[in-house]
Amino acid sequence: MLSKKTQYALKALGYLAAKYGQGPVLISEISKNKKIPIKFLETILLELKQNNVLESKKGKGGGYYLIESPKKTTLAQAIRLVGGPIALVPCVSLNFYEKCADCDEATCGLNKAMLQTRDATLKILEKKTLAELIDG
Amino acid sequence: MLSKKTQYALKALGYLAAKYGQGPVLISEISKNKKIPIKFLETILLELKQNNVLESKKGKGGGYYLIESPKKTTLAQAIRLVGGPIALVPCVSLNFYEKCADCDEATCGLNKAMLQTRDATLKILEKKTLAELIDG
DNA sequence: AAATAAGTCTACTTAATCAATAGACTATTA
DNA sequence: TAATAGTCTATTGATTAAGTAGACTTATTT
Repeated sequence: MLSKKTQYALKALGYLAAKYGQGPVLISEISKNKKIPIKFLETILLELKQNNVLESKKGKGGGYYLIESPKKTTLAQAIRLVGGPIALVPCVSLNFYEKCADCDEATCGLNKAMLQTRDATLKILEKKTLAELIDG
Repeated sequence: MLSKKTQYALKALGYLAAKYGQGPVLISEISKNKKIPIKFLETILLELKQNNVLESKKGKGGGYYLIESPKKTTLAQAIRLVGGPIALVPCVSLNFYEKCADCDEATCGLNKAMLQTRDATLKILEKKTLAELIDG
């Protein structure tokens, strides 16, 4: 299961994708429409900005907006940006890899099974983009 | 990512699968070989027993063992038994479903994408059994 | 140009859940 | 009855989620 933080990030990105090219969007607007605790959302959006996915404008008329077209960011990228591993276990994670304490990966049955599911998941998440998060 | 508890459960079940039919296996043996904190492992095995996957024997010569052939339990079943949802978000979970606060599932883009990944994952995890967790 | 309103940004605090540990208790076998 | 091994309860520590307070920045209005 994705963390709440990652789930909120995807929802917010979907909302911003729908408003792409229409100028800055208020945090409060996203929070209200997507039912995300506003202070939690602030930190998430800030992190996405620091990862060069979003840009922000301060002061009156400000807000957050996508830097690039929603089609240019895949769901796999978005999930990883906010710190969410996609694999079910660390020993098959591409971006958050950790070796198991107990096993030799060449012979580990669990490793093999989890590798397959990771590949199946990635195949989907690397094709879909933020544009697909737009409701309709 | 699966919780530590779920990961440990799968490793322990794999170990017991390899020893199926050979009588009770000590908690301490599993703990040592699979590098699982023994007290944490105790609670996990107990839970698996209460879910009718394992049986135990107390006293000297005691331990835990699989009730049925490893081939009869799928990885999907095993993961769910110890409380691990397989889906990435609650609104597409079969066994731990929760409705989103903000969206209409019929039109939600995120829901659609996550449904597809869940199906791809389940397709694999429902075919593989504990027997596939045996190293070799 | 000063005041004010409308925004984001930063730091800190609290609450909840997950992971790990400790120790007493019960059942079984030799 | 002594030793072994699972069972149960309680506590601690770590991480994640959420909430609070206030500083800082920009645009508008007068």
